[in-house]
Amino acid sequence: MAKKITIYDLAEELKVSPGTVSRSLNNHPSISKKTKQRVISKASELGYKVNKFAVNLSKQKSNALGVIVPRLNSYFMSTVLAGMEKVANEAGYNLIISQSLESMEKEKLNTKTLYDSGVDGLLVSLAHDTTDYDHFTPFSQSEMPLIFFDRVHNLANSSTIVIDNVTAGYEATEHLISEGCKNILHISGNLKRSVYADRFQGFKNALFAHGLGFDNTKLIETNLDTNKVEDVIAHIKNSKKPIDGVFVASDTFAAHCIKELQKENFRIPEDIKIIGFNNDPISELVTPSLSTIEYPGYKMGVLAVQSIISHLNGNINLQSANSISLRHRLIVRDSSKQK
Amino acid sequence: MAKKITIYDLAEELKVSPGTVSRSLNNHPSISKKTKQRVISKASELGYKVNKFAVNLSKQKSNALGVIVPRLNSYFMSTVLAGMEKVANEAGYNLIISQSLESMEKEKLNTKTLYDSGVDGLLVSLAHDTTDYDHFTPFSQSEMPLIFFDRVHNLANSSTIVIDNVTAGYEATEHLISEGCKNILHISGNLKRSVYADRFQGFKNALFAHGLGFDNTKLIETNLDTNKVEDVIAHIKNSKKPIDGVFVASDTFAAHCIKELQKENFRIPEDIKIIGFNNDPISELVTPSLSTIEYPGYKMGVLAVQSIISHLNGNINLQSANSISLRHRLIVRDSSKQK
DNA sequence: ATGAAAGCGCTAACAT
DNA sequence: ATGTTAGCGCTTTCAT
Repeated sequence: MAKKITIYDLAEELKVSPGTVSRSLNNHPSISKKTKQRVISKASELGYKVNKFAVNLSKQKSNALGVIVPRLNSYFMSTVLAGMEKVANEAGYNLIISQSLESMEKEKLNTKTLYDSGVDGLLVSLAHDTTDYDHFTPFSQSEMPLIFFDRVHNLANSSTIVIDNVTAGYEATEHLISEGCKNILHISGNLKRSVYADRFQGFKNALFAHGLGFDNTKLIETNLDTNKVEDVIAHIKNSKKPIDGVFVASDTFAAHCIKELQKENFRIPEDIKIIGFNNDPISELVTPSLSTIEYPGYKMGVLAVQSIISHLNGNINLQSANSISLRHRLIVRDSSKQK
Repeated sequence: MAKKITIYDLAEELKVSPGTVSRSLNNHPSISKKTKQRVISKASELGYKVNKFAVNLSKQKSNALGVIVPRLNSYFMSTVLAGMEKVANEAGYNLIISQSLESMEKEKLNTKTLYDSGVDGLLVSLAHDTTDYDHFTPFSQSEMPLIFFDRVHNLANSSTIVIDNVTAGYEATEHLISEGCKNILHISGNLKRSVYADRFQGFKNALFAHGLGFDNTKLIETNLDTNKVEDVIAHIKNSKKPIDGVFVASDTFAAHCIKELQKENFRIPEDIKIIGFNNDPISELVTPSLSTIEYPGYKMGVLAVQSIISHLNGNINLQSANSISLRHRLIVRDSSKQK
């Protein structure tokens, strides 16, 4: 391939200064239309290509946003990322995406890597086992925007974006109660994460509000891996007082529970009513179709990036609020309907 | 926040040259252990942080790989990306991920953006409607590694990584035939894409091999959006000779077909046997469970990045082959079993 | 083993 | 409207 063309080459060819070339290429107002045109056409003639490395070094800015998620391959997460990418792309930002694989150590490493590589901001959904948050201080200290989404944590100088999981959990539970359930089990993810803790809180609130009371037999905390389904089934089968409703913090896990319960000859919804969480595509494809809470992942991604970019642009407005809460929605399908 | 520490600051503090500092930090062999130690401890004492922008400019290398996919939010794609990220991360590479949203124009833009931003290599799965490939020439010309995966195209100086879709399509079809199907319909994605063209080819080959013959009523080409399911149902209902088998090029679409066919009182598999493609998680959750072809997405991602990185390291070996074909696997479940 | 200095390519403040 | 020039922070060749 031919030698790399720089603005100096263009400047020489055109008998102007490198500064003029730079300004022309960046459409600076103080350059005459004619000069700009000359520069631009010469640039394309010679196959000039900007060197982003130099631009970045000079501006100390990368136009890249870092993203850390627990895993890439979940429906919810990929939907969030799709929304993020769309907005970022339109605004001229690149997305550098990495996964913590639910490990705090990896999350720390990724945070450092992204910080070092000069991203302009960071978007994080926390790993299951993250318990300390010191690895984020470089961001807060250097006033680089930091946004937590979904699996959030309240940290100084950072924003969060979530749905109201307490209310959502409350509504899911109340729905089961309204369909006649008296002994409801909640399958939760790791309670260290506020998304799950909040749903659990909503669950308990609803039980108490309806005089049902809570005890530990009504909660199973798990990592929501499908190989844990059998534990749940065992719990249900061994329950002294028959369980007639299950509120699961994830649709995928709920769908597997339905399948396994059916194998054990439980009828859904007649014997046990089930509601999931997320409105994953599978929820409308399983039989019976799964009631759930809609969790607007795409929108969450969109808002997160809009928020971080408006922050980067120095706009202090709604988008750069300290905390954004999205609307969820109860979706009633067959798995929870009283016959 | 405190002023940024550079190697010059360290050099001054330690009364050595910036070069020595740089070499120490990079563990260059020609620096004494003692000096290295002094530099490193002073660096951490002062909170020194490398400036990747400067490193990149100096080395003309970013340690970043670009990825362009049609959409982020499909199970298959997110699985591929998970595999890619894992390997890239371990090798010290960042992944810059963007989506073409099935538009060639967007794909062109993204390709240019990633090229300009100085990625060290590019991994692409093509958009539905991509018909020309000139936008990739900057990569081939500048000997930057370019790898197509899944939705591939044979281009000079590029590699491809796929499964053998012809054989997979053949096996899926033959399976339906062996279960007694005589009039099989194939639902394909855009035939411009070789993944779909190849599956279709395998479909036809199997029909001919078993004396069933092919005509255009046995093919529906669609974008596989779920809102196209009704067209398929209509086609099946209006078919003169009853259709008794359907080979769908995507599990998600197949799952929706099952659901809708059941609504129309078709019994699956008694009346119509169905096989999908991908081994999406939904395939084992729907009722009846969906037969399918396993498509090793994670492994594909892993191999793609291993391949590109070994190329970047100058290793000419198996990993940097021109074309890698992964093993697929027929998975028989209830949706296609003869009763 | 270490130092000196020339890049890397672009931006932007300042000058004209 | 355009030119000049000093960075931006690090790498690396060439000396010593």
